[in-house]
Amino acid sequence: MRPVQRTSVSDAIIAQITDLIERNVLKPGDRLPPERELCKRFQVGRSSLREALRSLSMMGLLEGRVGEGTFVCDKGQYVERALQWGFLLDRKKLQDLSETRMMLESQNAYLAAERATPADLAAMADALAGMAEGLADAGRFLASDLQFHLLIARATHNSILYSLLETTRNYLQEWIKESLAEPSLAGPRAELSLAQHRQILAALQRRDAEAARQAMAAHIQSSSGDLAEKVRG
Amino acid sequence: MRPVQRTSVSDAIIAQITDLIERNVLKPGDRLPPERELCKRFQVGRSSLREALRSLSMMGLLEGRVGEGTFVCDKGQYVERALQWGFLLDRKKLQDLSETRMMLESQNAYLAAERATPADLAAMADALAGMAEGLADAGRFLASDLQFHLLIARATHNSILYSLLETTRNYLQEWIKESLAEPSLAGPRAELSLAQHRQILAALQRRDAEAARQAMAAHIQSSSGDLAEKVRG
DNA sequence: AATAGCTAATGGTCTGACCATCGGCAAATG
DNA sequence: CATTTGCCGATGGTCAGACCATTAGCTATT
Repeated sequence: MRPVQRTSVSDAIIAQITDLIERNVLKPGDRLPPERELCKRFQVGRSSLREALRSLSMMGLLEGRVGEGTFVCDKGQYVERALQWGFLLDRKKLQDLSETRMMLESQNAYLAAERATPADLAAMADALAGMAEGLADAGRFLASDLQFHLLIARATHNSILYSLLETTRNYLQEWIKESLAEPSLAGPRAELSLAQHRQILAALQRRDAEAARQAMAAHIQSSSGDLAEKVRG
Repeated sequence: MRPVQRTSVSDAIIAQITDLIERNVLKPGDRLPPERELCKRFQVGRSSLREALRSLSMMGLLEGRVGEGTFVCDKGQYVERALQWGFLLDRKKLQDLSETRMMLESQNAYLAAERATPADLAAMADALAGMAEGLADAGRFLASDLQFHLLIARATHNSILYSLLETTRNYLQEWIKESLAEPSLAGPRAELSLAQHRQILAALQRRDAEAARQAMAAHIQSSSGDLAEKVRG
């Protein structure tokens, strides 16, 4: 004899819905039937159904919008979301996070140098052009900057690394914005940043992984200098 | 003007409870008050409370037992939850995760070489001794192996990097176990693994960061060779 | 002393209701 | 005719109460 399997109603619903999403029957952006109809279909109470939907929302699979319905999320893949939980508990370590970001970015540059497709490189060049055009427009400059870094992460063709960088960036973005918002150094720093980005892209284009890593490390170190001060202060 | 903050009741409860666990007011193994009393304390309905508790259970922070109560999980239960979702890992994700782990481990070795305290190094030596003694005992060998890697991550004194490695290891542990369980190669591979660990520790002890990184990279690459095959097959 | 049975407590589930919000439609307005 | 305004239904979010299954602990019987 062995312990009988106790299957809760919510878990069963979660299993069914995740299965549907996994088999692509439910595609990202799709709208689920209303809760009250799902209750009838699953033959369960609304509490159990809602507990399941809530858990799926917490995992980043679904998103509920009042008055509209429940939708399948495209972002927040399972693993990535789970990795977030990992350091959700002991965050408030901005220094550690900053260091982790630097490590991620430089290593991403290394991998991207080996794997970037021509399309990846072209997109980076576009982002670089956007930065150049946005020298006078801080908002556009920052947006292009961010996009450039995300494109490098994407060029690694490693979804885990991409989402990790995305997550760390999200956590740090507020501080990055503040540190770049100081008007006194905005002009010169933007010029420097642009030059560093050009170096990185050049290294990627000639497939020099080690140079790409070092260029990225130098860039992050210089651009996050006062970020580190802010954190320590 | 900016969008007004919309905070759901469940999310507020989740935030409060996670905060309590974070501040160690609620320790692993502790029992929460009954749901009906929590409703009175939080001044919320039982549905909302249960949705919050369900989400926390799904994250592996809480565990509900019928007739007994709701308890705070230790982090060991977290692994179990993670493995429950292991089937969601497709082959590509597994490859990506493996690569991410390799990058984390080697970079951790680099940082640990610069930052490890004498106590850190002593603990690693202990773990290494445990591996040597466990050459005939696969379970003990693996446990000491895992501990060695976690000690390196701890020696970086970067909580984020430690959590990331811990999480990736948890996800990969199942596959690692399988790949090491094949009896035919168990003996020779364990010997090789032990030798590689000794190299890593030696590099750490003489503060040679670059050597530590390369030794770790070589170790992971060789030890995860058939893991990669398993994934591809 | 050991066991069977009872009782209260607790998580799990169901039901029905009410509220806030959103989308769309029709009437009123210029 | 174009625009705005107000209304209405649909929907997710929340609440309250009830019942069920399981568990622990106590009690009385053997």
